[in-house]
Amino acid sequence: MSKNKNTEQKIFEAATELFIEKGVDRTSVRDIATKAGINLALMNYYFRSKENLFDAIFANLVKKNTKDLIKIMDSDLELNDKISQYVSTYIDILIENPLLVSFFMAILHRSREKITEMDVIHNLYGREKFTQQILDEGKKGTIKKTDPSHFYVDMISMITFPFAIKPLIMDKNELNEADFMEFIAYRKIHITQMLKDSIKPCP
Amino acid sequence: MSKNKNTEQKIFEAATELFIEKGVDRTSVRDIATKAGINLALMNYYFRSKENLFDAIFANLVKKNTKDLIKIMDSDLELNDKISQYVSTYIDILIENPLLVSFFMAILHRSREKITEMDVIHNLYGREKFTQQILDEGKKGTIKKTDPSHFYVDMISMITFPFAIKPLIMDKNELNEADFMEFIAYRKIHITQMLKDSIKPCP
DNA sequence: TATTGTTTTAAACTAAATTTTAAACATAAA
DNA sequence: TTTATGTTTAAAATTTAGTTTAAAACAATA
Repeated sequence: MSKNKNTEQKIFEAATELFIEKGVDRTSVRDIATKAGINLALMNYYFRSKENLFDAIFANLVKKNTKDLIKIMDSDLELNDKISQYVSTYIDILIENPLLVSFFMAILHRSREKITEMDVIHNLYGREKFTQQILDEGKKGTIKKTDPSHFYVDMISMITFPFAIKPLIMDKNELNEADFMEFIAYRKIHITQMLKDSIKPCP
Repeated sequence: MSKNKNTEQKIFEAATELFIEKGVDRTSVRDIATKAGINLALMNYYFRSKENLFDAIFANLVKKNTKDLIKIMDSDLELNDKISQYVSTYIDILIENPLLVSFFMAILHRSREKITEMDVIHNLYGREKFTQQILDEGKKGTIKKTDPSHFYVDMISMITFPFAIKPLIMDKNELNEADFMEFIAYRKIHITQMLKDSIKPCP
């Protein structure tokens, strides 16, 4: 019962890193066992199969990385502040783990079915309260009448997509790692500005 | 010499469809052979290996799907028209083949190295003439001073990303295939508007 | 018709991955 | 101490996938 949690955790963590770095299908159970420093069969003892292990890991990644964002979306913040905080926090999360978007996109292609089954959607996409806020303020006239679903898509597109095409951006603009981080840092201001401008009430 | 091109083509087309639909690593050579209605060994006869076949297919997909976009970017169109046409044409291409973005993202995760080696970048991302145009007009004051690399990223993010998360959008908003197409059609206008607004000269 | 080159087929080979089984080990409860 | 339970290891079985081989079928032409 002492080493139990330990080994399970070691497998979980090793697999998480490898899946994100190399992709699920290009990571073998042997890779995982080696990296975790455990015997091959232990993966099967703790998780029933590779696919099962992956499900657990994926669910955990979603939960872990959306927690703060959900809190912001569901908060009582004023709309403008909510947008600023959301953009900034989301980008910070992705700076911490730059492969996350790319990995997530790959999974979305690998197993579309799974994702709609899981509660991923409700974590990642279109929180009720935020949607209401946009509709309400549109009615009141404090912002332009705006379709929340498009606003949401605009927002996460501009935040996340650059991470997915990071190698292209770096290569094209001849950026090193530090330059790219600067590029991303600038986007915090840039995206926030653009989003706010897009809903400014008509003159 | 008669059936030659035929078989090669059949393999190429079957593999293209399967790769896009299921992903490269989840498509076996046997799948390809079955779908193409040919013998297993023929894949190796015509293309030397699976990876080789994939390289050919990927290069072809990039070339085929960026041709029209490059033409627009390198044209003498006035900036505003160029943006409209680019957005509209790009979205039309993706409507034709909605899995393309998702597939491309998966490849970008699967084999980052390959993509920077190939000339993909120069096709897909940041054409010289367009960049110059933004800089020039910024100087002249016909548009706000704008960083072309960010403008470019904004543009392709908002155009392509929704296709990558298509299952999420459909599920969350309870859209069927037709609804989604309507959603996308609206984005043509919406994105164009947003981009133009973002570079409008300051009042 | 004989020769040559190309295309196709079926079967075999190789390597590697996943999964299963059973035995060894350790710990703690009876 | 013995028994039971959970954990770990080692080895073997099974499955899957990519590639190769060798021979047959076919087509063209000399």
